Amino acid sequence: MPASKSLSLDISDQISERIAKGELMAGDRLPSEAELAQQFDCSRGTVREALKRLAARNLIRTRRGHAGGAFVNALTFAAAIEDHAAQSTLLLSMNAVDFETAAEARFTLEAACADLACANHDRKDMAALKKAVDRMSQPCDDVDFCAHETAFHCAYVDACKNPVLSYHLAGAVQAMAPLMNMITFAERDREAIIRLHRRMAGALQGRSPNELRHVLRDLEAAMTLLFHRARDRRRGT
Amino acid sequence: MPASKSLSLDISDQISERIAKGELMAGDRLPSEAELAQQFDCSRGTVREALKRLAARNLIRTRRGHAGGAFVNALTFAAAIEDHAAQSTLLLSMNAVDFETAAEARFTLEAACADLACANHDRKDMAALKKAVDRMSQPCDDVDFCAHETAFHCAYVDACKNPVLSYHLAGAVQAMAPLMNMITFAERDREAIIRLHRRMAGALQGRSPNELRHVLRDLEAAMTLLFHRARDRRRGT
DNA sequence: GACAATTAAATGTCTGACAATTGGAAAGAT
DNA sequence: ATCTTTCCAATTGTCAGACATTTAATTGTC
Repeated sequence: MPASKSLSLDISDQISERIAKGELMAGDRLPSEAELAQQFDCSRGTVREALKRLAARNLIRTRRGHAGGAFVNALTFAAAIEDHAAQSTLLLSMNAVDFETAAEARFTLEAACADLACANHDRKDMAALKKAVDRMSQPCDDVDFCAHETAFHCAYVDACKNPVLSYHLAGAVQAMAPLMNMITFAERDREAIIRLHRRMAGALQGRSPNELRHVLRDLEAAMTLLFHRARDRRRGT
Repeated sequence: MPASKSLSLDISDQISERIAKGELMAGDRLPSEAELAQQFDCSRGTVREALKRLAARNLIRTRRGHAGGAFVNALTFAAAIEDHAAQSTLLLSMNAVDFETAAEARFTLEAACADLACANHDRKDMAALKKAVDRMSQPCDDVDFCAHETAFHCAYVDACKNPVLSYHLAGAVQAMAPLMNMITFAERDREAIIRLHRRMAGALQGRSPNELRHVLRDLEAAMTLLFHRARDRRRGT
């Protein structure tokens, strides 16, 4: 066994391994910090640092008080999607990924959902799509416009009825938001974008995956064009 | 501003926000723990818990010694892929996702890569694919066989030459490993799987995305069949 | 100039204490 | 007997001060 880099890291690794292996199930309560300190023969502070690391990864939550302690978290899809989206956003921003690359990834992955979405969507999905596109049509600032756009695409992905797919695509879709927020949408730009989204909804309603893929390509082209225009204008001034 | 749940959480949130906003760039050094404790008017222990949280998310690394301290991490694609794969694996295991759902997500996403991979692959990619399939052909245990299979598919995705795509797919591909590890591959099973992978490589070489998608469908069917057989055998005994 | 010893700065850890929170138990009122 | 209130114990959250360990710069020596 190689010497551990630090004690607290060692402890968090041991506990997270036990969670991953299923020895500690969701809802289980870990021993109290004092007990863990005894078990690992270290101070409470060291145990706490280990627990904070696990809490940062959403593996545990802590509750104070009499029947409190550290409890293994359930790791729901909803929470995982949120984390994944945030992490993807950070990754793109810190690596200065250009719009084309991110858009290519996003629309390529969305196109992959065409068949499943057409096959599996139900009334609720169509209602969610309609709601999102309606909001895009209302007067709002660019950030909200992009947020509604993102909601539309998330609803589209969810229509596949595959939570794992939704999880993976959430990162690709939502991480585009900061890049899209650099675009200033003129009135006629919005109209064009909204028209494309209505076409998307129509293709889904008509269960026509080929049309859906076609619209997605057009949408990628339109977005890229708008982005370039915004960038050039910014450079020009 | 609503009252914060805990001081250390507040601190880690503030710092991570500054990193996300770009105020703190990769490589920047944070103030020492003692200085941070002064700034936030709290004890060193509280600051340390906040820093551990950030370290758990790979946002910072710490170095001891004279010119040590906490430094903002670069968040490379390689590191992000590793984290994403681990997180996806955990998500699938903790939610007892069934094989079909995970496989549907994975193969749907892989099919999306067909066009780009065919268009952009180069000699290195083909060499990586050949290497992986050769390893699958060597005698090895089932776990290694699956690992080589995973490596093959990662190389296939990388052939798209889009790092964002590679990042997103890494989770989908690698998270399947534990499920695939439940399969026991008989000799003739391996031969069939290897044949399908050689066909994949061939389709890529011939830059035929349609053939590629076809093989992927066959591969999903084959894997699912093997998984069901393994499961039924386990139930029978 | 090269090498060794010293030193300073920083994280990692320990100890002990107190504050804040929470659930349950005991006590009291009705 | 039941409800309410009070108190208590367990547990996390935080603080303060100390020492150990690591690392790089500095100084001293040859």
